Amino acid sequence: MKIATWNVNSIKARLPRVQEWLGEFQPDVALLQELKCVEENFPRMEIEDLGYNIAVSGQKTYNGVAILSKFPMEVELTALPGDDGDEQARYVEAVIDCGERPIRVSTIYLPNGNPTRNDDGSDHEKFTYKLGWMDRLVVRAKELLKTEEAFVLAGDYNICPTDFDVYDPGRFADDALCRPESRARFRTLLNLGLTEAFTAMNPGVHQYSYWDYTGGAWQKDNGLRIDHLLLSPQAADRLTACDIDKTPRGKEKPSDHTPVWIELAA
DNA sequence: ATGGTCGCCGAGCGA
Repeated sequence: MKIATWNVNSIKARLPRVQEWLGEFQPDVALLQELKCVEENFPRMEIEDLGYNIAVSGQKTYNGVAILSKFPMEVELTALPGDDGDEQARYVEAVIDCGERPIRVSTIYLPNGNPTRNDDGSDHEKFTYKLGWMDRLVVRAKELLKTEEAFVLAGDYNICPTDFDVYDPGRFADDALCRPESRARFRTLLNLGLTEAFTAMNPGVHQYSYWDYTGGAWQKDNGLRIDHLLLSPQAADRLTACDIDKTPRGKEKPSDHTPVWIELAA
């Protein structure tokens, strides 16, 4: 069972890349972020033709997330609970009916959070929105852990867990992706008992999942590791592999992110 | 070098 996450940076602009990746890599479940389109404009036919069921939370211009599944699925949530006034499309949760042991998955587009400060030095609303969103994700993770079922919370977390995950830590010290407040909340998720798959399966390995479009960042490997898969204990028990697939980032008209995937034992 | 690049949509914002 292969589950992959990929921030595609516009499903419309990226459709050829996504189609070829789905065809070649053949994930059972693909969790997509930054669709940048409303649900009606999602290229449903083109993806269904490749054998996928689709669940979308869309938004005009910004955000937007989807779950693609070769197995039937039941959508559980199309927004992260905890703030009824939050209109941003950043979360979908579904249960994948993949046989005897179903698995719950969430596609996550965690807020970027920059800029962190206002001119007067106080916290910017974009940063406090990020931290509040992470607090809500902690609440959801706690609820799901009570079920003692296998689940995977995966997506663009917009968090570099440690300085090891940043090509130039000094330059990003005050960035929302690296701020202590952001990292503390990410550690809170792990301290609940969730396993971050890449580090668990590749200890000490330097690998990024995102490279800025500017300044030849890709060619210089000036990257960040901000796309993660977090597994419940019951999912982690089935984890057999995790890797970052750099191939799509090197193609024509790429996303600035590249897919990260896991393999779970049946 | 006070820049650079994308994608949204058709100016400037978000990343």
